[in-house]
Amino acid sequence: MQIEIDPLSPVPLYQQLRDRVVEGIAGGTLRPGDQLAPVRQLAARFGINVATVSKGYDLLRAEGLVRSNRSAGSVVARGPRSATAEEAAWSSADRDAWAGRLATVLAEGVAQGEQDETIVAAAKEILSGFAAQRRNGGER
Amino acid sequence: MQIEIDPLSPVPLYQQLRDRVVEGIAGGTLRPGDQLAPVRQLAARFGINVATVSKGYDLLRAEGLVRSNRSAGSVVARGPRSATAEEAAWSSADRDAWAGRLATVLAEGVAQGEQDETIVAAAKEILSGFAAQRRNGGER
Amino acid sequence: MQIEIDPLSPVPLYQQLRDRVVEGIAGGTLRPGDQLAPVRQLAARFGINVATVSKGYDLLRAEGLVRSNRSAGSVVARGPRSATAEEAAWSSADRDAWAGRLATVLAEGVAQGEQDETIVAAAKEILSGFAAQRRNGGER
Amino acid sequence: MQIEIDPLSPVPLYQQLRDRVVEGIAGGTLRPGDQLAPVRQLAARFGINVATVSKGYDLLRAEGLVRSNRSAGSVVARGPRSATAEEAAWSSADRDAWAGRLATVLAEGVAQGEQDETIVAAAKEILSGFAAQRRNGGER
DNA sequence: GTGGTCTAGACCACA
DNA sequence: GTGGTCTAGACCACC
Repeated sequence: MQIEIDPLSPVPLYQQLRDRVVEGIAGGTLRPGDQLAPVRQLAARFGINVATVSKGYDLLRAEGLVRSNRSAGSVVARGPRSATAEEAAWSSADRDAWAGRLATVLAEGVAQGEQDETIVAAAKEILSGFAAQRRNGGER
Repeated sequence: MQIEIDPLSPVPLYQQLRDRVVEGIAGGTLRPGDQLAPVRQLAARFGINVATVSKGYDLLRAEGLVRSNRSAGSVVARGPRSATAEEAAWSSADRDAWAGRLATVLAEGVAQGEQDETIVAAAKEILSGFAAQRRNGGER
Repeated sequence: MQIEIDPLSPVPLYQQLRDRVVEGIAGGTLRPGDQLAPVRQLAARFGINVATVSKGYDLLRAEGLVRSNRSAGSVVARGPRSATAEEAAWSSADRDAWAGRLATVLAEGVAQGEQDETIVAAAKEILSGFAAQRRNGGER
Repeated sequence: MQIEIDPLSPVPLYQQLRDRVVEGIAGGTLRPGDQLAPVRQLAARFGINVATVSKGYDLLRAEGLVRSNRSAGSVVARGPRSATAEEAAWSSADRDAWAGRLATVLAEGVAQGEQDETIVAAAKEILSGFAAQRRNGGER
């Protein structure tokens, strides 16, 4: 998968990395079982420090999206459909926090004068973009 | 309007302040032309520094949501429907950046296993919450 | 509070720090609202790196036991009795993981020939030790 | 006995193996005198390296739970009740270390808001689970 | 070769 | 002055 990070962004590098991986999982570029690039390799590619990449992976691990194995590298642990009833993917607190973040982003659109329908349409478009990617085997 | 900020949140105070004002505008608690509380008063109410409040207002000004006059203090410049006529609300770059933030939040939900329909429903619920507030005259 | 860490232990330093703080919270030495020592100060006291202390605080933050504030330091967020029904302190997955760790430790005692009653007694003693500390105002 | 190990767990494989054997002894699946599976066989079954299995057995030997004879392979040396008569089961240092680990786990429960009674109940339930297994001849 | 841990710095953001 | 971010290294544990 081809991901980019922006060293000039105010968003921390490890956070950007985490965001890109999350998007990759949502879009099916990264599927459960897929290997993530080794921390060193990723660090070299982006010209950033290993520890920074590692911290990004830490986040993903904490979210349950990735699992790491000292010898076999890191693999994607979860995907768009792997959440079942038995293994509650999200704690309710985490889901609430997510809903709060969503509300803040949506409020921004509303405040800027976007119509509700336009916003919903934008969200649907993004989601169907992810879905289309998944159907195409994760190709961009 | 009654807003709350959490000094222990990882989100910077000025950012929280900005977020709450944005939500106030989206929900109609704050309408175009309304005065924002003077920085000193707000700083006193929250027990935080004037500079922090000021920085939050700066953000809102940069986003075009608030306008400051020497004499009249800060007033809300834009509202849920004012974009259509008054002025070009967003630069396309700003809109794109917003869409990117939205995509990141949505991707998180997808990656955690939420169904697309569930996510759209959550978004609609949030938006209709704002709309209901506006109809009620911004009362919570 | 007086805590010690052992640089020769196989347990990572940041993990030891986290364990000691958890025990401090259980024993009431650290109560909700109490300030934790600044990372730099703790690092200097133990002769370890700031990043290491920081990682320990990261863990505690992830567990919801501590909250940090850039300017005002880190404070204890939760205590032996602050878990109420509304704010589900633990996700069920976290609780299950904890029960698993408990089972492993108990199995060890059983395998080494300790009687069940002896083990339960040991556990009760530890717990009442914590409770006694809390009653004594967290004094050791 | 049927044991499972998870290659993606943060817990080292040899440690998992050791934990499972300890639990097997506690639950009576493995009784004093029983043979442990040969390292090669176990390694093949799990698809892991012989050295890894060997390291797990080393731990058990160091804890006095397993004894290795040149000819007879590794046999379980101790069981839930063999401590009383046969030999001094634990050095007091080992027992203290174990109590420390137990205290850390219990502290975590307390800090997360579990009631002492709930914790004791959980421990009793785990212990009686082991006892029940032993009565059933170690069958799961 | 993989990730995990740790050091000794530095600079920045926040309040 | 607080924590957050990041670097450039090093060594270790695991497999």
